[in-house]
Amino acid sequence: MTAPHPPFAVAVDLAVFTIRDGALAVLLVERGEEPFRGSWALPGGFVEPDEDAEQAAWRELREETGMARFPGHLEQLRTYSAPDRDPRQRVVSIAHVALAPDLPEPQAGTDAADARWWVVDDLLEGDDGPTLAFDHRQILLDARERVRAKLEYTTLATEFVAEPFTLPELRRVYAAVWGTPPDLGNFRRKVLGTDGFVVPTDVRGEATEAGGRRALLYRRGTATVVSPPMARG
Amino acid sequence: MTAPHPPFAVAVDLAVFTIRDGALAVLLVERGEEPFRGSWALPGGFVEPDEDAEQAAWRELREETGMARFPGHLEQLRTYSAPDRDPRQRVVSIAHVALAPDLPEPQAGTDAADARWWVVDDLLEGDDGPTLAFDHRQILLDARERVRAKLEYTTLATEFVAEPFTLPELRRVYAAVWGTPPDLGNFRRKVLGTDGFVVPTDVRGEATEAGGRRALLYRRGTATVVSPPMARG
DNA sequence: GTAATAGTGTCTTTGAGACAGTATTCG
DNA sequence: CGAATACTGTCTCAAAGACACTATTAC
Repeated sequence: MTAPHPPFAVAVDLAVFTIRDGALAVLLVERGEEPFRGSWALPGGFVEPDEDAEQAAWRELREETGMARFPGHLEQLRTYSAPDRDPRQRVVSIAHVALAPDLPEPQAGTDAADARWWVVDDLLEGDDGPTLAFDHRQILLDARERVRAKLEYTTLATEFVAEPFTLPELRRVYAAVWGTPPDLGNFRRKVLGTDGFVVPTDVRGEATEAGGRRALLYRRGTATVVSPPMARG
Repeated sequence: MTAPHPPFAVAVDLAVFTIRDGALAVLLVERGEEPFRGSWALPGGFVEPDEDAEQAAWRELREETGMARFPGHLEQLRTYSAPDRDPRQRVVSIAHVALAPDLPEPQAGTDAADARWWVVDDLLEGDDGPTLAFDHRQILLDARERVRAKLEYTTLATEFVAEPFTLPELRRVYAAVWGTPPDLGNFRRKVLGTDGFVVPTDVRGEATEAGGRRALLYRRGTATVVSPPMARG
């Protein structure tokens, strides 16, 4: 505690998830500067002197998504601190996870050459996706696992849909995140049987082009935990 | 990313838990320096230039417990970054949780006036305990909740006992952490029914002074998750 | 009508909750 | 032997898994 301590830079990085076309997608920016110029990376930036990490993350989130009021959920993931994770200097990054309903196409920020949504499985499973900058592949892996796990025992899935929403929409969130849809009947039993998970309206949704029964619309309830958890396929 | 970024100090803090006399206990040090001289605090220190946070935490752990080979478990908890959490300068702390079987009385380190184990509930529930330095009360609250939660769905309880151990010993871990013992029969059914939670030896433990049947000894298994989770009372 | 989607009901199985009963070891 | 502790068995109930069935809408 007494020794001189070397200067560190402290950054936040963000894994911002949404559901697009039935798949879990994440926001990446193409770096316009060295190092890793031209590579894709998680959005992020340095923490300012008068803000904490969460404030910095919210600020970056608004800047990167171009939304004055980001409509979703944000939480800290973990901190990455390998000495060589940034070739310029010592940077520790406090990574965060954010969830949002389908957002408009992002605008490239000041430091970014481009910004777009990527299907997470394309980045992490196949060899199709680009190599991510820094240790962002690892952060993304950890972030995806956090989201998968939290869908089991929290009501966080509702943060992926805009209100009001239907139960089939909500079920498609689980299908996208887990890779396989939960059983229809059991899913409804669990969601409707968990007090405060969703609250029904008396309105039905729009008809789809293919026809079929119109689903009832719901809003988010006040519950945050699901106990016992919903089982992952 | 381009702007100059102010210097931060990066520290690690540790909530080191053990079970002593049937209660969850945590290691605190009495600060020998300003700020908070004379207050009790979680052990910790600054991250060195060539190590990551986990290495720094292991190093501090060995220094603070005086053990060359710390026998327990260590994991990152979360990072605390309020701008005013340290009155001297901007310090972000990457907090960690460590679990260990009953350890010898600690030695006060170089920066500490004293070091000892405290019963966690005395610190957090009553008004008896001392006020902790910095935001360490909040860190301790978060750390306890992490441990409580992880006993439900992992085999982490075995890190609180030295091998070989008996099932009644292991059950007392749950009793201490949760405040109430799980039902005897159901606890055994769950532990023995979870493949790889514990592996039996063919040896029985010592007799207690009061007499009674001698319990079979077990070792840790390779399993890490308990599914479905063990329910908290 | 058919196709498509939303929603309900029910049988089976798993496993937790509660708690009574048996076994072993001490004095 | 009685007290204390370790261990086993069993009945009940809650809830997940699987899957068949009914309802509503577009064409």
